[in-house]
Amino acid sequence: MASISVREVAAEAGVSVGTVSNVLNSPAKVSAGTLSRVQAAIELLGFVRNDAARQLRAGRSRSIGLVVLDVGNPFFTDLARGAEDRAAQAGLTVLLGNSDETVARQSAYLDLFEEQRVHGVLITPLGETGEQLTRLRLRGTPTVLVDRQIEDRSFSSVAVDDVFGGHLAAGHLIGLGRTRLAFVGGQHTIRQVTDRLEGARRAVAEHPGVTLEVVETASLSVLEGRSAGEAIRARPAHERPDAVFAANDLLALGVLQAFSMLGEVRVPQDIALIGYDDIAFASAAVVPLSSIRQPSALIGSTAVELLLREAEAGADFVPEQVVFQPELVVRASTVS
Amino acid sequence: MASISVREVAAEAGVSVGTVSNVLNSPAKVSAGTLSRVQAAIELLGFVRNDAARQLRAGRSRSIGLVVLDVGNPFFTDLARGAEDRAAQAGLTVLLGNSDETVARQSAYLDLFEEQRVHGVLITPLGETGEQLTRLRLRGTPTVLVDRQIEDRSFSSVAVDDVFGGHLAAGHLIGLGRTRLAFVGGQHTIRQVTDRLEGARRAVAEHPGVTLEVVETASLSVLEGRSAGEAIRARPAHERPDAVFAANDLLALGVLQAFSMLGEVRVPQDIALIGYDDIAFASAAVVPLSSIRQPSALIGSTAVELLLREAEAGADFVPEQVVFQPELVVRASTVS
DNA sequence: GTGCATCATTGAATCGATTCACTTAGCCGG
DNA sequence: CCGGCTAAGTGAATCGATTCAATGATGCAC
Repeated sequence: MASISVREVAAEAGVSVGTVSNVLNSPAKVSAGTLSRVQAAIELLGFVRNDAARQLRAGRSRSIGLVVLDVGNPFFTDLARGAEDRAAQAGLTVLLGNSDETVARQSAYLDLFEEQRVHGVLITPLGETGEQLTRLRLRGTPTVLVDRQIEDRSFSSVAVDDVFGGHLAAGHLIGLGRTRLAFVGGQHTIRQVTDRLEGARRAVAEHPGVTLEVVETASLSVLEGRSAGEAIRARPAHERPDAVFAANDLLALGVLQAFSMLGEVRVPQDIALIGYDDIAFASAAVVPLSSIRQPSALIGSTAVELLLREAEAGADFVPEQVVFQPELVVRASTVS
Repeated sequence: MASISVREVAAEAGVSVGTVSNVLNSPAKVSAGTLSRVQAAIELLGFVRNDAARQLRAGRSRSIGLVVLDVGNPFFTDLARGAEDRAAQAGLTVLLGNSDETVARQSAYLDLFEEQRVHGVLITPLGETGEQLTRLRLRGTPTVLVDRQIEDRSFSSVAVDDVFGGHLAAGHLIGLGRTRLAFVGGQHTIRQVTDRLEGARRAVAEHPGVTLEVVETASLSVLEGRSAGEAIRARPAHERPDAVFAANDLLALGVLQAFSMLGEVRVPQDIALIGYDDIAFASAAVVPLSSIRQPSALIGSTAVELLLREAEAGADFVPEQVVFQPELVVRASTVS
C-alpha cells in the first residue's frame, strides 16, 4: 500500500503540489473549481497529511508538553483539562507526561518534549531542577512552572500560595482547640510539601503550647496515607496527635481509611483531619473531608496563557508570576 | 539562534553526517575515538535530535495513541498507566486523548493520531464508530479496541465481560432480598453501559417479582450521579427503589452523596448501592462502596501487547479477542 | 491596443535525520 | 606481494509538506 502524499493528490487533481498545499492551508487563495477538484481527489485517495513533514518544515510542533507529579491525582487531571481547553482554543494539543514524583522520569519527558520541538513546556518541577529547565529555555522552548512558587524570577509561573494554604489549614485546626498537630506528607524534594509544612509551622509558632510533629511519607498517594494512618493508630491513644494535616487529599483519604477501618479512632472527635486540593472525592469520603481548595483548572489554563505570551514575545519577554490564594473548605472531618 | 543539526555536529567533530547518525543509532559501528569526539561535539553544541525529521524518514512515529472516555475517571488513568508501562518496554510513548464521551472529540483525536502516523491506536470506542476505525486500519494503523467486547471479530480487542459484571451486581442485590432495583447510567451510545444494563436485566428476569427501572444520566460523572440520586431521594419513600446499581463508581459516589447529604436515605438499610470499576476511592467513600472490579492496568498492558503483535504481523495478522472476567467486591454499601 | 494590476497557479528549494552503495585503510594467509 | 576480507567512514538521495519567486491569465482603464 503505497502511501499517499500531496504529490499523488496533485497528479490526480491535475494541479501542482503547491496548489494542494494551498487547499489545505489557505483555501481562500484557491479558485472554487480547483478547490473542489482537489478536495475530491483527497477524498478519493484517502489522503492524510503527514504531520512529521509539516513539523519539520515549520520547525515547531503544535503541541505543548505538560509534566505533572501524578496523573492518578484528580487535582492534576483537573489542571490538565484546564490546560487542554485553553490550548485547544489556540489550535494546540497537550501532551501529558507523568513524572511519578521521580526525577529520572521527569528528565526523560523533558528530553522527549525537546526532541519533539514542542511549542512549550508546562511543568510541576521536582527538586532543584533549575539547570535542565534553564538549558531547555535557552535553546528556545518557552517554559512555565506550574503549581510552584519560585524564588528565581526568571521563569514565568502559576502557583498557589502554599505557605498561606498550610497556615490556613493548621490555623483552622488550632482554632478548633487542637494542640497536638501532626503533618503527614513527604518527599521534601517536592516544594508543595515543604511550603505547606512551612505554613503549618508558622501557624503553630503563633500559638504557644501547640506542638507539631511530622510524619514522613514516601509519596503522596492513598496507600502511603494509609500506612501513615496505621502507624498513628498503632500508638497508645494518649501519644496520638489530636489533629492531622495531610499534604494532599489522597494522603488524607488514606489516613481516613486507616482511622475508620477498625473504628478505634473517631474523626473528628478523637483526631480532626484536613487535606489539601479539595478533589471531587473529598466530599464523598467516609467522613467528608475538610480541605484547602485550589482553582485547579484555572491554574492549567493560566499556565497555557503565560506560555503563549512567552512564545509570542520571543527574546524580549518578561517573566510573569501569577499567584492564586487557596481557600479553606470546612466539612465534617474537622467539625462535628 | 541558529538551530543545531547533525550537519553542524559533523563539522565540529570533523566527520560526516552519516557517522553522526551512527553514533546516535548504532554506536557499535563507530570506533571508540570517533565516538567520543562526536559525543563531545554534541555536548558542546547542545545538539538535540529533531524528532520530526526522524519520523518523516522512518514513516512512523514512536508513539501509541490512546483515546479514553474520561481521564477524570481513575479507572482510565489506571488503564493508561498499564498501557504506558508496557509501551515503555518497547521504547514507545503513549499519547493520551480524552474523548469526553463525545463522538466529535473522539473523531478529532483519531484524525490527529493518523496525521501523526502513530504506531497504533488503542480506543474505548463510542457508538458505532466502525467506519472511521475500519478506514484507519485499512490505511495501515493497527487498532485495538479497549474495554469493549465487539461482535465484529475483525478487530483485536481487550474487554471485560460487562454483561456478566452487570449480572453479578444485580444478582448480588437480589440475593440480599432486594426486589425493586434501579439502574443508574446513561448514554446508550456507550456500550459498557448497555452491556451492564443487559446483564442486570437478565439477572432480574431470572427472579420473578423483582423489578428493574432505569434512571437515565447524561454522562458517567459524579455530578450526574448526584442529580440522579437527588431525583430518587425526592420521591415519596415507598416509591423509591430498594437497591441501586450504578453504571460506574463515579455515578455511584454521586448517588451516595445525594443520599447521605440529608440523612434521609440510609445506605444500605433503605437502599443498597453498588457501583462498577472498583476505583481506589470507592473503598474510602462515606459508606465504603461495593463494586465490580476490573483489572484496569492489566487491560491497558494487554491492549498494547495485542497492538504490538498486530503491528509486527502486518498483512497476515489474525485479530485476537481477550476477555477478562470481573469480580464482585462486597463492602458496606450493600451489607450492613 | 497597450499598460498595469489582480488573481490563480506553478515547481524547485527547503527543513534535518537516516540510509545505503561506495571508498579507503588495515590485516591475514598463502 | 597479492587477493580477499572486514571494519570504519562517506555523502548524495530520500521522506512529504510548505514556501516563495516567477509565470500566466484575466480584466479594466485610458
